[in-house]
Amino acid sequence: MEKQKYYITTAIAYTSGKPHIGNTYEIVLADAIARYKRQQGYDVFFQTGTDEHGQKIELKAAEAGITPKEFVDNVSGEIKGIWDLMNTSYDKFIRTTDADHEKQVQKIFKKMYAKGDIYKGHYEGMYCTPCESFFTESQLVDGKCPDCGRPCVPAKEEAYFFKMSKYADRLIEHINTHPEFIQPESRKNEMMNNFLLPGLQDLCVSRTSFKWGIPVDFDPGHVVYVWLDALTNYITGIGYDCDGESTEQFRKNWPADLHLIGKDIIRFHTIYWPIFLMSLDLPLPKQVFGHPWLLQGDGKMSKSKGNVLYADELVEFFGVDAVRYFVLHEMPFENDGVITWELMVERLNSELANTLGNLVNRTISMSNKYFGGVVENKGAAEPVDDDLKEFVLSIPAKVDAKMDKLRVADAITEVFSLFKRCNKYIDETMPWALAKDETRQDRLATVLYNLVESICIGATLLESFMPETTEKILAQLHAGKRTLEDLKTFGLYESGTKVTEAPEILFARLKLDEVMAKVAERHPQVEETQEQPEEEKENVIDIEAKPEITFEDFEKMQFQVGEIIACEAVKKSRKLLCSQVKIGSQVRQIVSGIKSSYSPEEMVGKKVMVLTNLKPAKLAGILSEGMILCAEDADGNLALVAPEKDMPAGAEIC
RNA sequence: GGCGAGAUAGCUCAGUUGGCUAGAGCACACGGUUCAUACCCGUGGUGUCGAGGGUUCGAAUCCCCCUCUCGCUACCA
Repeated sequence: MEKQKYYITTAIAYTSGKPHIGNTYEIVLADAIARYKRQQGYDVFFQTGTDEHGQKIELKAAEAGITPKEFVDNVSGEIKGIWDLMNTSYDKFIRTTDADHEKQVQKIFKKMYAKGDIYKGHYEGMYCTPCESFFTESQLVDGKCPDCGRPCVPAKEEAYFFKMSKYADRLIEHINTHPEFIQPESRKNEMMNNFLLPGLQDLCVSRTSFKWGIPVDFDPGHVVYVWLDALTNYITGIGYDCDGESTEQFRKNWPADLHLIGKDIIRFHTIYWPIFLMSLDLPLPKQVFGHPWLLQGDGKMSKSKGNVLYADELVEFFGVDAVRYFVLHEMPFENDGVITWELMVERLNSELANTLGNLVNRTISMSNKYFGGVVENKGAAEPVDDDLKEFVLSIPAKVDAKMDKLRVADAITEVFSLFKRCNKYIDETMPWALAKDETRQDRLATVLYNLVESICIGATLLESFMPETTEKILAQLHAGKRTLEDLKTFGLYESGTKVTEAPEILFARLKLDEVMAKVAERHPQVEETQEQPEEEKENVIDIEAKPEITFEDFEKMQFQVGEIIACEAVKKSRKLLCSQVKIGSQVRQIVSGIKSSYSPEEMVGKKVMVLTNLKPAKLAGILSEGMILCAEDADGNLALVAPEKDMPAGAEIC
């Protein structure tokens, strides 16, 4: 019988730095699904890898004083190391710097160009020559440059674009007729309402502003922009060739059964990627699942907050399988999950150590104590046994149903309900009481046999999620490996087998205060930074450089100190504040997008830097006569720029 | 501003097409037990099911309105 294929991918990780536990979650989730599919008998191909091009990497490498290639070699290696540490069973680790990938991307680009789907054009919209900036129609103010107020002319800078609109109708049709295509389903509406139905913009697929990318071979100076490069990994990795020389592996595996990605890149995978595939006349992936994020404490993990958790450190504290268990179990299907040290310890103790570890341990020690380790089914059954068996045998189907819907966390919960049932069975049968009664030895043996058998079934189901633990349990019981098919039968454990004499503790209980003390020792800044987010010395930001300007350009701008005398939130907007700013003897109204960082109350009384000769514009229907200047970090946090000494409102800044 | 999702026990959440005293896990308390990693088993909730109104014999579940939260998106001079 030929096995059915199953092709699963993760997003490829961007090699700009070490991935934190939130990034690591995705590969573990994919691994659990891949392992489960294998256990079900599918011929699984599981691909992951790294996305290694782009300006950010070019800059980081320059900073580090090494070549981009050296930089990505290091980071890609580090990422692969973490994937391996997490015991993930990927079949292929693709890198976008792999020669065959690069070559194929060039061919794909050329083919799309030849087909007319990619065309050479210019940035859409308007160009302001003095400002050397591009704007879309919607950004213009009264048809003029929003920065300097002068007329704009049609775009000039050349770039390659992909004709997204050409395939939009087909994609809408596909999404409507394949409700399972975008998961969770709520994401489908977002894509439809925000992008597809309003009309798709053509996508710029080349760049000239940096070099670290795959060159467009027929037009040097252009490199293929990230999404066409990155997304195609799913087909180049299994041997796609757009000239019809695709490998057997490709023909077998494509289309992918599941693209597992983060919810932040759903748009690229459910709009641009399908359209690229249509352009290549390839079938679309069967499903794209945008998983939620794993958050640390009260917010998204970020280096500047100093609350980043890394997989390798967690593994040091808790072990690989505990970390796998945690990320898989704590992540709901649609909402973001939360990870903290406290939660990790709590779960480890109550689920892994108490429910599971202790169950295995007590079962083995009773077998040793009462029968020298020999587990025998003496057939002394009682009604309560049927209840246990029925329950245990019902679990595989329940796990199956959950996994089918990618409800991995729920599947694990089902497995643990089996272990809990076993603990209850021990209380129901009270083996220690049977042991005291000479006439009940067969009954005692049967009870222990039922327990060992149940644990074997549970351990088998655990394999996708915690493969090492499964192995350890079966080894301690001297039991053989089973298939999911085997789990339909109760009693496959060979009667008369001797279990291990000295059961190893599967998961040691941890004391929260001790763990926290150790954590505090290693991360002394964690508690302090939560109180007052201080500037990190090494925290720098690189932004895209603007073209050089002349002193003449600079002189055109007039900056002055402004004092905020009143401020209120703009009702119709989520981000805008409307301030009355005293500049010299006049008071101006200025609207700014700083609500996320400042409340109206705290704005009042501040002296800030204002660009005063900016052409007034209407924002959310309110007139704004100038611009209050702010510094912005990578997370979008804003800080007003103010004179270092007290200066009168209206003082010129030059 | 547009579109969408949500508001249920101290915490995290389940509640299918409206139907018997609204559930689970964690935490907490008490009881039982001792094979085991001070573990396991059992018992325990007067919860305004966000507020208000409506449909119905009956609504957490359907309709209207309000408040708040979240996601995507636009704006963010």
